This record gives sequence, C-alpha cells and structure tokens, in this order.
Amino acid sequence: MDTPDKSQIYATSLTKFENSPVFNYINSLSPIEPVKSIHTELTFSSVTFASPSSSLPSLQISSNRGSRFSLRRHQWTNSSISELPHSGNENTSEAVSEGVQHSDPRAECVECLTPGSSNEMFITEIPNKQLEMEIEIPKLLKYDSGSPNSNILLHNLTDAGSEILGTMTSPVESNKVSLEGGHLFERELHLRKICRIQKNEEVAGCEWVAVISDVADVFTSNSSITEDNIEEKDEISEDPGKSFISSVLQLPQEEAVDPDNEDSGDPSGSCKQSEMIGPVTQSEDIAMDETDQTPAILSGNLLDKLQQRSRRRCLVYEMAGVHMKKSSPYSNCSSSTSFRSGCREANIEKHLVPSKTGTNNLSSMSSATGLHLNELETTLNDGMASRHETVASRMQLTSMAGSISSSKSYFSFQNPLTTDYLFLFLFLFFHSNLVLRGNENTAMENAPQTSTEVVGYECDHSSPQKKRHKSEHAGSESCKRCNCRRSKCLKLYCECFAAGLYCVEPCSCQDCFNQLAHEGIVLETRKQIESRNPIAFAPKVIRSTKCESVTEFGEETKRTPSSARHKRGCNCRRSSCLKRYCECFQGGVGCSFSCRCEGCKNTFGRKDGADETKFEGEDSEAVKNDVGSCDDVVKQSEEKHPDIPIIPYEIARPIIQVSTFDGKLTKSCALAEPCAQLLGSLETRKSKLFGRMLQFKACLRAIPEDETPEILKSSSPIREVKLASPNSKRVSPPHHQLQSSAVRHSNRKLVLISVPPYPSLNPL
DNA sequence: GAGTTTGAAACT
DNA sequence: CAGTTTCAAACTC
Repeated sequence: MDTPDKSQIYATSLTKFENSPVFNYINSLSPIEPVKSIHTELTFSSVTFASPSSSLPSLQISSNRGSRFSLRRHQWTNSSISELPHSGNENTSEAVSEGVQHSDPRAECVECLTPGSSNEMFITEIPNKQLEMEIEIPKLLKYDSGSPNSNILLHNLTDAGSEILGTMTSPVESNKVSLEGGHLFERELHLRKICRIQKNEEVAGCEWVAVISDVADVFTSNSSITEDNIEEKDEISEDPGKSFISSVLQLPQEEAVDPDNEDSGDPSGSCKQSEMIGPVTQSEDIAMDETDQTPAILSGNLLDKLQQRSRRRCLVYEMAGVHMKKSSPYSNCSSSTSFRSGCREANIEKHLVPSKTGTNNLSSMSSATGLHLNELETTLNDGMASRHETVASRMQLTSMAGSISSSKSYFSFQNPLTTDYLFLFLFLFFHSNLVLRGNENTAMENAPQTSTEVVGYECDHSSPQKKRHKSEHAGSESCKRCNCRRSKCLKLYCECFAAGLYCVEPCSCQDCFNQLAHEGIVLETRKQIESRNPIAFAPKVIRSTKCESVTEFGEETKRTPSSARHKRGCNCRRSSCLKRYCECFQGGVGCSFSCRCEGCKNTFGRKDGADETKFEGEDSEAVKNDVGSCDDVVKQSEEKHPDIPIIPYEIARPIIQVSTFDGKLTKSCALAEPCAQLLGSLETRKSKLFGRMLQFKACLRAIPEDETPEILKSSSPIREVKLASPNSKRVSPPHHQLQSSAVRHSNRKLVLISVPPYPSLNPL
C-alpha cells in the first residue's frame, strides 16, 4: 500500500472527538489561543474480524485482541469552533465538509466508512493554525474486553447524540448538549463505519484486516504522513460537501429508507447499505433504553487520563477496598489502594459497560468519579506545591499557557484545554445529578470543624503568618501542614498524620516519615495507633443534624437531636476553653459532659449546661452554620477575589473527601485553590459556570449530612449503640468519664460505621 | 522570629 | 488509671 492510499484512508477515517460539540465547547471556552491542530488518535482495539465462512469475514466488536483501528485527524481552529455548533443545523454545515476522490480499490472500501455518501469525507477544515497539541481519545473499547455490551453501548450513545444534535438550534444550545451528546455520535459514526466495513467485505471482499492493520501502522508510526494529510485535507476541503453532523443525523433514516444512498458514488457497489441495516438497527433497538451513558463515557475518558498522572497525598483507607468490593462487581478497584495496584482497566470497564439501570450507571460513575477526582485533587495540589517527584508528567496548572506538547502526551495538563476539560467535568458531574450524595453525609460529619475551612483561597502553605490567618478563619484541618521536629510526623501530634494526610511541601517538618515514600511505615504506625485507640483518626468533632436520615441499608433512623460535640471532650485548665488550645473551641463546638475542663467559658456552649439554650439550638444552628457559612464563604471569597470564581463549598467538598484514612475530609483547600486558579484563568465561562454551581450548591444543601454513629454524635453520657457496617469496626467509646466504665464493663461492642472514602454507590 | 503557653498525645 | 513527659500548635511579644 502506498502512501497516498493510506492518506486517503486516513482522511476518510476521520476522528470523532474533534467533531464533537464537546470539544467545540471546550475550545470555545478557552481563553488561551485556540488550538490549531488536534492530533486525535482513536483506537478501536477491540475490533476484530472473524470470518464464519472464511471468505466473507464478519465484523465483531468483542475483544481486545483484534486489529487496531486507528483514526487520526487534524485541524481544529476557531472556525470549526464557531461553525460546528451550527453544523447540527444542516443549513450551515456545508462549509465543514468536503469530498474526497477515491481511486484505489481499497479506497472504495474506505468510502463505506462514511455515513453520507461514498464520496463524503468528514474532514473539517480549520484554517488557522496557531497551536498544536495532541489528544488521545481514550481507548475506551480497548478496555472493554469481552464486553458483550460494547456495541450496544455505542449505538445507545449515538442515538442520544443524534437526537441531541437534531435538536440543536443555536451555538449555545449545542454547547450545552454537547456535554451530553458529544461522544455519542462519535461512536455512532465509528460503529456505522465498522458495520459498513463488514458489509463491504462481504460484497467486495476487501482485505480489511490488512487495510486496518496498515492504517494503524501508518497512523501510529508515521507522523509525516499525518502532516501530509493536513495539507491534503486543506486542499480537499475546498470542496464543501455534506456536513459531518448532518450526515450523522441523516444516517439512521438513510439506512432504513434508502440503503443505497451511501453507494451513490460507488460504482462497484461494494458498500451495500442494505446489508447492514439489520445489525445496526438491532443494536440500536437493544440500546434504546440506555441513552444516558454520556457522563460515564465522558468522565471515563477524562478520568482515565487523570488517573494515569495522578498521585496520592492522602493515606490509604484500609477498609475502602473491602467496602468497594462489596458494592459492585466493577468497583473492586475503586478504593484508593486500587490506584497503586493498577486497576485502571477495571475502572475503565466500569465506565464502558452499560448497566441495566441508570442507577447503576450512576453508581458506577460516582464511584469512579470520586476516585479520579481524588486523583485530580491530589495532582492539582502537587502541581502547586510538589513534594513527590515520582511522576514524570505533572499537571501544571500554573503554566496553562505553557508549551503544548508535540509528543504524545495524552491529555497533557500543560494544555489549557485539559484544564478546561477538567473543570467541565467537575461541572458536568454535579450538573448531572451525579452528586456524591451518599458521601456527602459522611463528608459533613467528617469535615473537620467548621465549614469555612474549605475556602481554598485562604490557604497559603508558605507563610506561618498566613498559617495563622488560616487558622483564624476556621478550624481548618483542611490545609494541614505541620512543623514537627521530633515525632517524624508519625504521631498524632502531627496534624497531617492525624488528619490522614501525607506531609507536603508547605510542611516544615523535620525527618518526616509521613510521606508516600514511607507509606509502609506510615501505615504500620497508623495501625499501632489505632490498636490503642480505634477512633484515634476519627474526626474530633462530630456533627449531627436533626434531619431524618436514611441509612445505607435504607432504614430510616430516628431523629437524633444530638449536638455537635468533640468526640472526646477537652481537658482545658487555663484557657477556659476560650482559645484554640481547646479542641472544642477550635472545632467550633461547645463543651459537653465529656469534657473535663475547668472554668469552662466556651462560647459555643459550656459543659455545665449554663448555656443550655444555646445547646438546644445548636443542632439546627450547627447545620445552618455548616450550610450558611458556605454561602458566606463563597460571598466573602468572591468579594475578595472578584475575578476568581470560587468553587462552592459543596462542590469542592465531595472532591476532597474521596481519599483518606477513614473517609475523613482531607485537603479541602488543596483542591479548591488550584481549581480556583483554574477557574480564574478561564474567565470567559466564569459567570456561567459559577452561576450554575451555585444552583448545585443549593441542591446539595438538601442532602442530609450526618450518618455519624450515635456513640460519636452523642454528648450524653450513655447512649445506645446500634451500628453495623460491612466494614464494622470496633471502637472505643468516647473518652467519657461516666460512660467509659459502664460501657467497658459490659460486653457490648461498639461499632463505628466505616465511612466510605469515596462517593457512595447509591446515587441518591 | 523567638519565646512562652497550652493541652493533647504518649509514655511510665 | 493517674501522673509525667513529650510534643507541636497556639499564642505573645
């Protein structure tokens, strides 16, 4: 096969992603220079060609052992950005299409790939070349080995995408829907291509295996051809044809009504559309009920890439793995530990395999999202202040306008588009009701102290003064940093360690062992400490609500008018519980009978009950504060940084909660800050996105926030404990003077519900 | 920034 | 379990 043929094949095998409104949207939002050329590689690694009759091979989308079907595409510019949204409207889409003449028999086969007519080439011409980047379309199918649903998923997605595109009437709308349907019609296109390939083979007997293989070789190894094709397509694009999107939209009807439509330009008749109607429509029918796969796919693409480049700061929650294993057959890699053990493919598969219900899908999504967001958060943080230097490709948020890699740095975070994408994902995630509701409960209770701590902008890791500033604004355990000298950061003296975090750059600790490099030591030490005090790493302040909550087992619990209290109580003697020496005060909660403080004057509530009225109101007030302070925080921060949109509390929070020892909230600011910077750099979408996020926030507020074990919630001396968990964990009762003996002398086992470190698999 | 105070954590 | 020591954060100057 000579190069021109390959070029044509290549040109014909146009990409999906760049045509998708998703990318339009992202690109249009970028304040940076638009991307000139996106080097997209699409891999259909699971496409195999099996020949029942040896002579007439049939196509299967089944396993990962097949030929690689690589598609690449270039050229992406402002013009496409502005035009593609319109391209959903067939009247305006002609400019982005073109025709390609084929002269080679193989090229005829290639023609069958095109949805419209055989002469149509869906190559969008993009005149302005300013930047260049590469983006790999995640190899979704590659990870879907053996999934019988893979083809179903494709059709399912494409149906949705077509429908979405068909309703687009404006760029704005198209931008919106692109978030949902962007990938859908891309897969539609490719699946149809594959089907046509199959049919074409049956008629013309093209050597598709060889062709595909060659194409793969060409596209994956010979960049020069790619470059040539750019020029080639520039010329070809002079001849406008049917638009890509319109062709896609028409395809279903065309296939059903006019099977020969696509063969108009093919004298050989090698692409009998009628022969593929069956399989296609069948698949579409099967997939009819599963049209809402977009978030999973979208996130899967993105998250997969994030995952590859992410690192953890948070320590490992040992129970997570067990917990997740029980929750889903696909979730066995959803614990934080899974990232170390390389369960990427399983994770991907989780996105790929459509579940029978949207619920399941959402669950899967949530779980995986939490995972990846954790990774994102970690990586973001590391991008700001990195201590762990183990990963080569680092996310560099601060260099958004930095160099665009010309190599295959897939989804390099040096690319502004990527950051856009990341944020879009966050946005999408919450917008799609994929709220981490289940985890939100635990998040709130595990959230250290007051809600204001999540304001990332207040967190500056560099200055002790600002450290104090931070602490003045909240009981912030969110931005942990320590100055340990002798404890090696392996004792609870160390705030980082106590919070379940690895020490990071801003820490001023000496001889620190609380690092990923010493993970074994850290975990060992942690075990020891937990053996002494099982709730040593539990949040010090337990918050609660009066809201009725539903347990993870669906049981409705009784109202628990317990107050937010320090889990163990303070022992202050001189500070009168009026300074942050007092953990109760620091946590913004009143002292209780658990406290052994002297001369308590805690303004949040005194243990002697003198301030009982305040205590009673505290239940609701605490909740209000948690929620209301969020508003305040957002407002204040917005005022402080008028040009930088703030990630609302509830949005940042679930992201942060995803990976800790005990599901404990970690590093709130760590994500909020880089995300804020990210947002700040993307001012063009600030108002839009931020406005939406505030809506999400309001939505999230309705989420009950407390599933705290009663024993931890309670400030009363004795309280029944009725807790159970798949990960049941024995705990000691709160260090209460009255209670301790009573409980200890009984054989009652106190069980602490293990807080899932990741978003609950229960969608709501 | 150095020194002091404070109370939790750790130890005996 | 109580007393003591160690430790690091909070605080003051």
